[in-house]
Amino acid sequence: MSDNKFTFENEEYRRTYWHSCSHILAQAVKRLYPEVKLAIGPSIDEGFYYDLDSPVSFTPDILEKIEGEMKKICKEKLKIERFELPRAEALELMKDEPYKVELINDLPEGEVISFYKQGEFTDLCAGPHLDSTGRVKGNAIKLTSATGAYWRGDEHNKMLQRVYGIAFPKKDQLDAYLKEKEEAKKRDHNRLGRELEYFNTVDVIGQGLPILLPKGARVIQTLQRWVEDVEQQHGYLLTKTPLLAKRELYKISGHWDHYLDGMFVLGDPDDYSKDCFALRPMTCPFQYQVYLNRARSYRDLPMRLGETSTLFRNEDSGEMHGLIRVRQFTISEGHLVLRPDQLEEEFKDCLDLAKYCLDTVGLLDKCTFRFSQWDPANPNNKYEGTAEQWDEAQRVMAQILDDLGVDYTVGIDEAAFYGPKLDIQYKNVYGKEDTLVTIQIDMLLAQRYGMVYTDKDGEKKTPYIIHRTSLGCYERTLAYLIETYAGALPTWMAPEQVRVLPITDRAADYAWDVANKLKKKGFRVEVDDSSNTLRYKIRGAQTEKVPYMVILGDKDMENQTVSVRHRSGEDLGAMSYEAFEALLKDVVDSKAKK
RNA sequence: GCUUCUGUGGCUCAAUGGCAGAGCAUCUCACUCGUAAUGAGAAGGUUGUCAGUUCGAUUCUGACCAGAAGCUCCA
Repeated sequence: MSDNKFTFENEEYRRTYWHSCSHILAQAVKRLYPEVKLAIGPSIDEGFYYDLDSPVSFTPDILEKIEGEMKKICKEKLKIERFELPRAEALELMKDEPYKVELINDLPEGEVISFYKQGEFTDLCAGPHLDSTGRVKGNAIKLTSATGAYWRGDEHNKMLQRVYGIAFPKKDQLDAYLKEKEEAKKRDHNRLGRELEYFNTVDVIGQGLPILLPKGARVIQTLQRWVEDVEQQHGYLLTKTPLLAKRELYKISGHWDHYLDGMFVLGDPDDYSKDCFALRPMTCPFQYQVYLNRARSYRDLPMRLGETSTLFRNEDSGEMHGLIRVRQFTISEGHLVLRPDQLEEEFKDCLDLAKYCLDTVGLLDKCTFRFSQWDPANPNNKYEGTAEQWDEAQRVMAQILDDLGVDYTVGIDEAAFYGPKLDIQYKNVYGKEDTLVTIQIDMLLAQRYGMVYTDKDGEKKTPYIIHRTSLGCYERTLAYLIETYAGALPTWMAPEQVRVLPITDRAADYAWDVANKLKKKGFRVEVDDSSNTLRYKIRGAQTEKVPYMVILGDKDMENQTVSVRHRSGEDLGAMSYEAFEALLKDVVDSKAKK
């Protein structure tokens, strides 16, 4: 959402406006359904919500009714007044609102307990707020959805109903916002990717197990080959390790204790009289076996191992989302085994590599960086290692990030169980953020695996490990590429780069000649020799986002030329076959966004 | 896993407690064409699955499966 779409340029004002909207929402609900209990109602980045404990479920009809009541409240121009109460009186005032009582009881001793009152409605709230409900433009409010949300964000608590809304000072701004949201949905990879036949899902295969159709598979293959080559240039050694292992391996790694629920287990995990296997949810312990193949010297380090690695994670059923969150995926995985003195330089190269990959595919501009740390307050069952080890790992990582000038936010309790991470984050068309690429420092696991090297001084020492990816999971990356380019992928990675369109049957043989010559050069080419009109053929190629169309008629045959058109609508005119092939090669080699 | 919603041909959508319909796509024939929908015809369905209610269920009920948004989770 660009800033100029908001008239309230000032974020604080915008937040206040939306916060007051959430109170108006609660007031409207209370008027219509007095039995509803109130939880919390803040502003968010785009709009506001209120969490409600309600016996009725908020269907679209009911949301409309509530919107109507909100309009009335705005028209009533109710004065919004703040007041404070001592704890006992505050509890008395809110005695019919159990969630508010809980909030008050959790406020520390001596904290000011403030309320905001508008007309007959009073809410426990720290504020701030507008001075009157009349400040809010009633017909520029839209309640966008009603969903579930756990009380206090804890899945062990009751699930409340959350009503989301958005509001603007002017009706046309609301309309523009809603229209923009509609447009964004048209780029949704989960819709576009199916429409364009990149992937599909099938009931009998199961949730989170997408089928990559020929086009999607081709894009991913192109990316994988390229990433493997780039990694080779960065000194990575390619490995191919098994997709499953006995439970004993995961016991060493700690995954059996930390991650059993997330694994697909083959066999009875509790029956030790028989082998029990599990599909791998990560590559680490497998790739470590490469290091452990023989005794290592300090001269072997850094050892950079890369693998195009397929992983399996038994995500909860509600977590799957298109290609972004799946149960089986393939990642550009890698582990670096290092001496401590090599940490900074190698970390820097990992970051450079990731940035290079993301920039080349065109995603870097919209990425943000998150320094994911452990939570010292979290009980020890989530994280391995001591506080000293964590402090050290995070200190080193912070130092490196600062030295590299990385602009990052800090994510507490976002670390891996074995170490802090630099996560490179990306937002989908709905604004939901996921990790695209991660680089992690691990000072713990090498010891668990007995990984050592003999140093110059003859001493056996424990190396550091960096876990990293250069382009993330290919499925997720493909999803973001589809959304970013609205399906029109850059030519070098497009599944179909050229479509040859003969206008008449007389040109069909010539068309196949041209197509076959291009195919032999490694370009991805299709021929549309259907009996449709040229206009129709072009429309087909454009809706399928094919970068180049080669149009062949009698004239082209006679002159041995090809008439070329780009999907953008640009007409490149007639040229020799050789000229077109050279043009295509240039575009693909340069990996230009065109 | 939780809340709410959804499931009718490959896709987009109608309809109904009593014979399931259209457009696009597909196939056949005709057309051989220069920039966003050429004409005619054909084929395509156990209405997600399994139970229940009913004389009769695609429609009502339940369970399951799958899809969507959000929550929670995400080594």
